[in-house]
Amino acid sequence: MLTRNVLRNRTEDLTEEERSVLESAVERTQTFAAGQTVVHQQRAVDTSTVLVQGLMTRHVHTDDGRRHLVAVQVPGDFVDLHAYVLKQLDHDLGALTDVRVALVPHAALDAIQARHPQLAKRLWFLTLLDAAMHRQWVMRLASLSALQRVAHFLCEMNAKLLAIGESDGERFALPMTQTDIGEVCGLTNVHVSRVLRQLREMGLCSWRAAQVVVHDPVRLAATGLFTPDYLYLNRATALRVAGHTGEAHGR
Amino acid sequence: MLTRNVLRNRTEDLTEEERSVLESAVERTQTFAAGQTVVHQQRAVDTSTVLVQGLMTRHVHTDDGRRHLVAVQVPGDFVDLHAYVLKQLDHDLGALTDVRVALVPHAALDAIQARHPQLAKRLWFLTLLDAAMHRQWVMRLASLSALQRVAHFLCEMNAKLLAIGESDGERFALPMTQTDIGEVCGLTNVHVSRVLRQLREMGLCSWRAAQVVVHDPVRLAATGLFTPDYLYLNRATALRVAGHTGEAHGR
DNA sequence: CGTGAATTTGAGAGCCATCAATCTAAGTGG
DNA sequence: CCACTTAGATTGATGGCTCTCAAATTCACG
Repeated sequence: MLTRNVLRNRTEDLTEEERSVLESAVERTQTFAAGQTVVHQQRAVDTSTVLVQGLMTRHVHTDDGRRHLVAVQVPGDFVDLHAYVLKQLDHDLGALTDVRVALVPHAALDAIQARHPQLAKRLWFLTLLDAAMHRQWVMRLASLSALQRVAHFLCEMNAKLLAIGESDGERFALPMTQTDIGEVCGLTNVHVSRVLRQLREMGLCSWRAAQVVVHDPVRLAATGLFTPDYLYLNRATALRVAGHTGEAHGR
Repeated sequence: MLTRNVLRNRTEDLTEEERSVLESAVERTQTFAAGQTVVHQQRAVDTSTVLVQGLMTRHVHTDDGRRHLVAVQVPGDFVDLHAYVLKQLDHDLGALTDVRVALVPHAALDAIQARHPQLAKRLWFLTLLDAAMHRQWVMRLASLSALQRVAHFLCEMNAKLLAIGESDGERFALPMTQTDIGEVCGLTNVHVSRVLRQLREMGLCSWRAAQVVVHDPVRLAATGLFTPDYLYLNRATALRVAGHTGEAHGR
């Protein structure tokens, strides 16, 4: 099922009927190779994209040619749903790995908007999750040190992948280069390398062959000042994340 | 009319009927004094807030007590509309000046969602504008220098205030302290002071008594790598902003 | 005119960028 | 199977941007 991971383990799940409506809104699927740009900024679009498999980036370019990521998308993310409403993107969509996506024509979304207000509200929710993550990224860049930023990002990816069953809470695949991490955290690849070494030497986590192993989830979260509230996970999943971040008894 | 500035001068305006539906969704108005916290993070909410007059902040707290802004709201902004969908806020809402707000119960929004799908989509649009601005803030923090960040922020406020008729493109009120600016740009108040002096000495803009005067809009925008696309202004307003940023002939 | 908040200025330190070289790993072709 | 290539990771040295701490000054306001 292509939309299996959409809203999976968030505060409120889709009903079976809603999920089947969404599933039938998919027109077709498509694959892209790692490194390809899937949608270009400013291109008028009439279709939105659900990420089915692989990782994607949303990134902007500065005038001097540098790139910066504003989001890393995982399977189940409706990566450019906001383009349905905004009519154009203010950033690029890229494939971080080989990816498989499901394409949903905006006409089908119009029908949902007109006939399934509750589902439409769930889609709205999806785009607001994005916004909540953006806010956390703003906080991360504005108030955290390099070490904290990287720790925070790793915790975030761990939690998001946990929600879709692609992390067990202590080990997950993260096929990004250190330059990519730098573009997430506003750091150079050189400094990312130093920070990762420091995290390793602190016994918090290690990173080899695109595999992250979190040795001390609690201290890693504490280092990155990470709390998963902004991901709006359901209770059970939040507790699983919290169990790995030392907040099992809080809230 | 309380909702006069909502979506004013954005790409697609509200129809008269839509605006009157929205207007009648307002339950009552309320005022807050400068410095007050209007809504606390994590508080469950059943009402959303349209800013009618004054400026508000959306800010998060870090564990060590520091504060950081994730948005500055101007009249016409539906400042916590996302709480209608998310059910709780992941940040605080504060009054930067004395403010007047209109309160819209979520029950009224439910009715709009169910019976006015087009208006619901326009509300969705509003929350996506927020997200687009968040992305720009991420870019600003990650890739710009202190000087560029402040210049970018000033251009953004100028454009937003222009859209609601509170700036003429070269002069506008900005009742924030330099500490506030620092919390927007991820800088200390000390460094903000130095940057403002530099902008003044470069002849780009000056800042006295909470009044910003932009002496050279084109170079200020160039300095901050500012382009107003992400504000999704309508053509006429975009041209007015562009006329002040040297892009009148582009696009 | 006094008081506190906000701004300005200075000196020193630290974090991270930059530049550059080395090293590793994975692929490619002979 | 090995030289060659290339992308990515690592390490070192240096410098600059911004923070921190501290004091002086200006401003807003009662």
